[in-house]
Amino acid sequence: MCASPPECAGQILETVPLVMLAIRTEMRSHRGSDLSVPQFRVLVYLNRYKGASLSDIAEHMGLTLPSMSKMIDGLVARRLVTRRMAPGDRRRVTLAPTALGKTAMQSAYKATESRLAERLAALPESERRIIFKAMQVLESIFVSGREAKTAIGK
Amino acid sequence: MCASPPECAGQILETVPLVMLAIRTEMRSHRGSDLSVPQFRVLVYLNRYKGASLSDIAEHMGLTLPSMSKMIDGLVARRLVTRRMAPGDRRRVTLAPTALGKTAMQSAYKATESRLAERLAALPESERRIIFKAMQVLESIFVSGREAKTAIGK
DNA sequence: TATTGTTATACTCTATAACTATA
DNA sequence: TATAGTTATAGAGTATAACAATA
Repeated sequence: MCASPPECAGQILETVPLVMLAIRTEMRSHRGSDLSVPQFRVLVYLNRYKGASLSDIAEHMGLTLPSMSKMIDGLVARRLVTRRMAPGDRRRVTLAPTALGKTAMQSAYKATESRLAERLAALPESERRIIFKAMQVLESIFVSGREAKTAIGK
Repeated sequence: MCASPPECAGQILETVPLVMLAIRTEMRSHRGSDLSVPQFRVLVYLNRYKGASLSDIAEHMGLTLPSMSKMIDGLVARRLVTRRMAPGDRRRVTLAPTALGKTAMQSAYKATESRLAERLAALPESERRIIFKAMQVLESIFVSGREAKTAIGK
């Protein structure tokens, strides 16, 4: 009953795609604000970090600039995000969620959270605490980009 | 410091996509057996459940039959999977990994596992145990399809 | 008629390469 | 010359709708 790094990695490799599938399914099946997980994550980020540039969000998401640019195209076309020239540096772009984007994000968040919560409610509190703690630890070692810098700055 | 179902769900929603990104990046950057995460999961499943049909694997992956059919097309084209008519029911299809498919899967698994293990090695054993346990619990509540039936059969 | 799978079509996600505009 | 972003192109992942073959 040990948990060596490789054993732990193997268990993560088995479980995380399963949970990810559930998240994707819930998020996409939510009629009214049908967002993909990447779209949702972009909106959350832009809501948290005002005035983010394309490079900022691309780094956060772990995507290339062209991929990110195209994703933003879609969000702009759906009126969920605005894209403006940055004051002071005309190469840069300033991204922000619209009011519609914020409500879509919140709606998707609540719906997905509550679906996941239903499953978690079947567990004893002790096991939920283990999951909660595990997620915090995982976040700390898998985080990248702006959050990491922000955390250092705290 | 409680962990209500919604709080726990929120933390999962924040962390799991991050870990998934790391897994995808490691898996895809592994030259020699460049597999996507879905492709990898299909190979693992077919290796575990001999003689699986398209419906079996589609249910396991949480995908529609057309999506699965197309994914298998790609794996067959790359000589990683064989697709034969099932004996006894000519509508069904019997899928199996080729020798090449098995080595690609094992190679991708080892490479990804060891990259994740590197990150996990930075943690104290106690935290790895929490992660390990959390993954087991999550797997139990997010599992679906054939594994669930198998587990019941145990 | 119900089940298993494929084909047609379309949209999102993602990448690399080549390009434009600004600094 | 270096940086920020876009356009062009391509392939994988996913879905729905329509279809074919078998049971």
